[in-house]
Amino acid sequence: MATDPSLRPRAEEVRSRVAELIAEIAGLPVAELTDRLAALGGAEAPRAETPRESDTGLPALPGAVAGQVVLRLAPFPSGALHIGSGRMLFVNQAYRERYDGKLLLVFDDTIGSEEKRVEVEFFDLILGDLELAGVRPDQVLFKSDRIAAHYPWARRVIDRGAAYVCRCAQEELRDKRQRGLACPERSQTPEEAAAEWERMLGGAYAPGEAVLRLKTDLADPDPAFRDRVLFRISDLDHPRVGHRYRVWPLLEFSWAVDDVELGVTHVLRGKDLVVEDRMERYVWDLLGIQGPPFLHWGLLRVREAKVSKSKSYREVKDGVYDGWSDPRTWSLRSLDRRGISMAALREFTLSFGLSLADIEVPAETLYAENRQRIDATTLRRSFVPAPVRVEVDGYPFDLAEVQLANHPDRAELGTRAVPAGPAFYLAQADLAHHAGAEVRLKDLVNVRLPSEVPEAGGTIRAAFTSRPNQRLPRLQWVGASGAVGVDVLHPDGTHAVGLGEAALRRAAPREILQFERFGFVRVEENWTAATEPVRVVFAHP
RNA sequence: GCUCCCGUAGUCUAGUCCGGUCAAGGAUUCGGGGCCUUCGACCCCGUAACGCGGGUUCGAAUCCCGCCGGGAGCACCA
Repeated sequence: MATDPSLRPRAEEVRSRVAELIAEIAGLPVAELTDRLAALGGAEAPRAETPRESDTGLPALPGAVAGQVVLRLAPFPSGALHIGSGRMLFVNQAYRERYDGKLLLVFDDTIGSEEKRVEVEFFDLILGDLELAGVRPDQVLFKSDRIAAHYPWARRVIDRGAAYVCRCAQEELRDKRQRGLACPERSQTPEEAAAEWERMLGGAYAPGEAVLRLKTDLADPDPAFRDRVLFRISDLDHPRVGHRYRVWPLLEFSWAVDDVELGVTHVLRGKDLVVEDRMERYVWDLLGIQGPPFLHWGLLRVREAKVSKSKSYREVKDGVYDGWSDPRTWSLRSLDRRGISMAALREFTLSFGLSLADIEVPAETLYAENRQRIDATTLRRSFVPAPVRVEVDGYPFDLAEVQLANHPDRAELGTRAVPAGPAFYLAQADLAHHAGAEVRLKDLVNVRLPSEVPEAGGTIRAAFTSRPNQRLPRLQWVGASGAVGVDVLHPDGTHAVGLGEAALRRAAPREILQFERFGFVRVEENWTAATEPVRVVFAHP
């Protein structure tokens, strides 16, 4: 009916006829269907298997030509990239790959403010984050190197009669803007404005005394858009360029300039920056420039991660957090520390597409993605939190040591020798839960537990019952011989201590392991083999 | 308050531009079952959604209007 209008008036008839046919077809055997389909010249219907590859979810970039796309990342250097701000990395990187484009890293280090200061240590920190995420920019630029290039643009706007030097006090400016009133300076001729601008550049004004403002419609429904400030004066010491400049562009104008000067073809950024689109476009329209299109995405929050950049900043500075890789920051590097791969994080992030909706996702979705990637290659080890020593009466002599598989499904990962009974450590919680019952020590033997269970650190006696595997509750154990202390750092910053099997002494720093019935962990990078406790970070169940 | 944006299962998302192939696909979670000596993996099965109300149309998740709900922004910060 979509293609043949003559059928439309007979829609009911068509509908019932289609229903009949469907009923008929549904009753036919598959072989018959295949034959008939072939007779009609139809292709064999392949089972639609949606590829798991991510980028397919992203829309095409408007007007993008492979090999000619230029994108840019513009982080403000005020802290490590976290799970939310990492989105810009992966989205830009995905498009760059898709179009074989260029990616510029442009540090947005204009002078900032007293509250929002540029700090030099963050340049390297962010560079490190990019490296970790597998994003290698084609070029690294600093806004602070490009300030002088912005001045001619100011003149172009001024010469169009579209900007003026305003000397209102900040409060006054804000108040007038709110009420849609003009400042006296707004009527400056281009010549007067240019002269004032030169005075401003020449140092005639102190910080706060004068700004360059764009002329927009003072009746604009969005008060924030009315005569926005383009340049202001600041005496703050910049960590890279010191006091070389006093007149600094504000973000929107600086991008109106640089998106054009750097040849950026598509601007991909978070939707917190949508008003900036409007400003950039306004400037471009004014100068008759066709600027790049903008694409945005909404806020991404991970439910478990209460990411406050300023809080992280404070806690890291004050030493409350263990640096920027503290799991509580949910920074990229903290996820890496936990054993969550950047590939998983990328997949996770890109799965949200470019939706403008603000979303909150449970971390479990990320964990599932990561688990899929690491499960097959991760060695299994035994760990017991809050252990109680269990002496087993009647334990078989020949089972002082057993060979256990490193992975239940993958023999190629080998086995390891594990010291076993007659003395073990078991988790206090497990024992309490099964007090008085017969249980199976996983992969080993069956024992009967006493009905009284002490606190962690205590000792009890249990009785050997039999060897064959039975349908009994399975408990994780660590042989007392060779047991090694283990310290697990959890994502909330707390530590769990317990004992692990002897093989953990030979663990490699950064190795990812699965503590059976406990979860995936990663050995700390700075843990030295053979020191105790073995220090690991919890990834996820 | 003003400006902009967004409403598809518990969660996230595809589909919306350009109405029919959508009795709505995928992921994750949850429930049931199977299997392996993990609470992990894998396999099978299942629950579950177009915010509400009108309109246009033979036909609406898709177009129009209204409402309701949610979010973000509103700096001489970025």
